[in-house]
Amino acid sequence: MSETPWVLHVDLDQFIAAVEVLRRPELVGLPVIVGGRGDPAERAVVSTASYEARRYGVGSGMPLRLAARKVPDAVLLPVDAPAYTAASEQVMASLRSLGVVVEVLGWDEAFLGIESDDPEAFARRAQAAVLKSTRLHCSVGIGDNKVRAKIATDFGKPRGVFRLTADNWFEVMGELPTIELWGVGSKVSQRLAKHGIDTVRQLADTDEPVLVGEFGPRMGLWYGQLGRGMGSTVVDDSPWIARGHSRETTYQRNLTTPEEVAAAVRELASQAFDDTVADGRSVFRVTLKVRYAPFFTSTKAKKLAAPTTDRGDVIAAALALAGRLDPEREVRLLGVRAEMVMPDGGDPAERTPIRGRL
DNA sequence: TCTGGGGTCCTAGGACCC
DNA sequence: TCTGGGGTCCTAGGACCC
Repeated sequence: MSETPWVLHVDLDQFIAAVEVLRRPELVGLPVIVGGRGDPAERAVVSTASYEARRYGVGSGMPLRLAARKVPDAVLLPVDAPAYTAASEQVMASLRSLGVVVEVLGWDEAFLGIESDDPEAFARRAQAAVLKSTRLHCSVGIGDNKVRAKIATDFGKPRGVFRLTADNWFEVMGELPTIELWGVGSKVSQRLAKHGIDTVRQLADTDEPVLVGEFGPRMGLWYGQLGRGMGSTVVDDSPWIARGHSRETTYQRNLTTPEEVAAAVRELASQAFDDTVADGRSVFRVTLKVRYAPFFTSTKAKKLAAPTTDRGDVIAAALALAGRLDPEREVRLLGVRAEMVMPDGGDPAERTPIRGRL
């Protein structure tokens, strides 16, 4: 007599802010904002705000300068990535100790594959395990697949548990705007709206040819399934292997001359190369990303090289791309990405696409 | 108010070949 | 003089996520 399989999605509550408050107990109950170097005079954005700060309308991705203006007495803290990595590893270890498959999604998120006839009880056990091990609180979504588990978590926040399945999908999600779906952002929701598709239920009821015509054969079908809450049930704990590494920097002062840009490209390409070498891999493609200053314009360029482990090759490729940037515009952000040959020599494109796994 | 840094995957369209 | 249909590879760019 086997028990029912479930997907659980565990999401830490205000993770980064919570980690900071743990080591500074005097900050409990205060509006805490973590971002950049913690200096609102610099170009930076909010990584995480505590619930006290969110009440003022501060959220992730907001310019730090604006956040500081909205909450004048906020405690501003710099991002301390090593501390969050360490806390994250503790969280994941506590989840693995439950004896289930754990698929890590990021610092503060994981899917669990479980078999249970009382998933709510299991979710509470997971919360207790994380709290005991790390003193951090989390919310848990329960689903009959990954899509529903992931979306369910939002309804459980904070510190709660919520179940979303085929039985209550439309009741819970049907009248919500499509942008509430995981994988639908502002651009796609606007393109859907052009076809009169505003809600999740309308998306689910849309004929496939309409979606395929707008988004192509792969994404079109996928958005249709998303509207019905359909998705993969496979929780995969195999170790994550990066396809590439990138380094990018927003300059406090815009870069104006080709010489400045070239120097910046050299530096970033060198760092991305170091990250690749640290993985024991070779580079087969280099990408240069630029954000020009006057307007929010983003551009990327790519260049193929034979797979290489030579720093000079990678820098030369990046510089060649830099030679094609618009010389009339100021540069405020530059990024260089090195894509890597897989350890077995295979092409990264051959790997299972994440879309197919959702 | 003025938009980080690290990633992943998909699509359109041109070049080229048979 | 104008042109098919199918295939692959590559580049550029877009979109989304945490």
